[in-house]
Amino acid sequence: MADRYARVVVDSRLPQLDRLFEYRVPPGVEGVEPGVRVRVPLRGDRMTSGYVVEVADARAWEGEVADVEKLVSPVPVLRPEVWALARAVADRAAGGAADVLRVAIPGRQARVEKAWLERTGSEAAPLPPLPDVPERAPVLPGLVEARRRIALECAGGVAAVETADGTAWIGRWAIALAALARQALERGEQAILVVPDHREQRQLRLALEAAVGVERVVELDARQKNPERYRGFLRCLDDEPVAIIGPRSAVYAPAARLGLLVVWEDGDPLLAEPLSPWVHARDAALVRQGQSGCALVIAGHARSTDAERLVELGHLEHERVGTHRVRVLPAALADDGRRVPAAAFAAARDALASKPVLVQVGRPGHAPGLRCADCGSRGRCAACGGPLGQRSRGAAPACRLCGRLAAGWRCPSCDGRRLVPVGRGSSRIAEELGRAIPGVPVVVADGDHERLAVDARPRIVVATRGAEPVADGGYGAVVLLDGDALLAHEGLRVAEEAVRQWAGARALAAEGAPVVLAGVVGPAAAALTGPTTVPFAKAELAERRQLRFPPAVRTASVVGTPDAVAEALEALGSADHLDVLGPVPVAGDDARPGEEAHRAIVRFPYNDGARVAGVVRARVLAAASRPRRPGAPARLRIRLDDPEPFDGL
DNA sequence: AGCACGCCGACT
DNA sequence: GTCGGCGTGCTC
Repeated sequence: MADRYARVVVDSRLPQLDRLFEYRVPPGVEGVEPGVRVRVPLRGDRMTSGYVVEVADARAWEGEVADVEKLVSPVPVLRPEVWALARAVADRAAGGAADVLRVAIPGRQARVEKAWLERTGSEAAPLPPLPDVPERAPVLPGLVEARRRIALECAGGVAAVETADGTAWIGRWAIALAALARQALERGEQAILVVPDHREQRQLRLALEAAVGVERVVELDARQKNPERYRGFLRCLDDEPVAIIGPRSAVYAPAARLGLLVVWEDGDPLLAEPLSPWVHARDAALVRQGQSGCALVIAGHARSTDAERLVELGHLEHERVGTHRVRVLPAALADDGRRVPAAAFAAARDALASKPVLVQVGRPGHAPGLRCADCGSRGRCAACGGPLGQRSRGAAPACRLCGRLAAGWRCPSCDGRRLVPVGRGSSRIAEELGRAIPGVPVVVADGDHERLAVDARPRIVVATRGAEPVADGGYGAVVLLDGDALLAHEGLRVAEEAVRQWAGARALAAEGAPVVLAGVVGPAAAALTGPTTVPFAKAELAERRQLRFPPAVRTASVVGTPDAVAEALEALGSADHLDVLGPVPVAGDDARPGEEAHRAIVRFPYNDGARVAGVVRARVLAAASRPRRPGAPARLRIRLDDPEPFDGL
């Protein structure tokens, strides 16, 4: 029989290796098919792992061809559509496809794989039919069938769902999204629903289990250990009509008949991959929708400027579901510097007669800062200069940057020894509220004290932003503190992010409950008091358009040796629609005397994205094959759509 | 990355 | 005459 040849994408971060390599499939190696993992030699006898992308009967490579060393696993974990997606996403981000695949495909677990292979081999139990669900008002009927693409603003509110262990309360958004997922499953298609983190994933899982049945929900939780992740991943390969939920990497789940792709809370920074090439799940979803033609829902309690741009462009249609009547009351801060305005106290006291009350705060711990009791100068870490803080009342002061305890602290300016707290963290606010409203239990929910849900009994729940538990029946009042400090930060997305976080807390209020927004006025406050956040997003976007800031434009940050940066900028050429900020010297890990790094920011319109990505990628490639000292960073690093340079603006 | 190939200075 | 400097190029 004639030889077969496998084209393989190798698992390497090197830009020079970001293409397909051809290998002969030797007679002794069985099971080499598209999608499987293999080990192949690269440069002599050094072995690399990779995925087979295609198999052919004839060779296309003219040079020498090595043999596939062995089959790692017979499971075709890289589906053709996921390969196409990874390639397109990497190209758009000027990065490597292997870097995207590392996020898309979990590590192999031999035991899990064996169990899965045996299960599919033998019984392959058919899925039970979709459960009957109690009549609710239909949510956007026909959305999946019509392959609509929408930006969805979900009104807040909580609702009860029946679970195996009784009744659970979850956000109504989850119930709406689960109903949309069911549309896909009814057509025999899959739905992928991407959420920022496990808190939302839990709510969505409960809603989906009620809407489509436990057997048809597949979780790809990043918090799960690898065996669990791999088990969920393999279930996607079964090609059954299931709903797949997971964190940002779930956007790459191997669904062959994808009917619906949902991104929930697309403004959440957690949806941006923190690894090269730093792709945002929203962007990956847009690429995937373009390739598969599935229905697309970009949803949140608040409209992101990114989603609004797509609406104004006509790529997405605006939709809104649900109604949630709450009273948002802006309240001025008291002159005495207390964080809790009188109006908030009044609302909380009334509500606490029958329901829990949510207090959203900015920072965890007792005191975010400390100062010298004698001279008032700021307490700093003797070792690293970071700010000192206190995690709980009476706790030893510790550096918030490096974590070192500041035992035996002496004030460098006055030799004082006593530190007093500056500002109020969650536990200090909780204490003060507990004293002010005696007899009511107070609980804290923050990064250290995770709490997903609270029951309906009256209590005060002090939570940091994003860590708010869902209350059974909803909160009787919601108090949003520290908004003034939040908005005082300079940053491109500060107001947008504030509105998103407030809207998230507002959504947890019971129907008709008061929501007190303390110490904030202006457009961000108006966004929350109004019936919809869309006008706010529109106004933000208009302003960014005028300033040529993201997401009105795309950006490329170009960092490296001065010559490499200059060459990259020259290769990009000059045009009216391109504008280059810099290059400027940057301090950093790679700053060396006499050889500092430069950075430039290039702003370009979306329709020039493919060209810009291609040009800068070619420059990275050229720079990579030039010599540099061992251990030194690459001569040229590119990051597309990096929000960081604009954070301080 | 890592390693081989390739063309110019000081050495047994 | 040669040993070896590291600039350049390549990995099926």
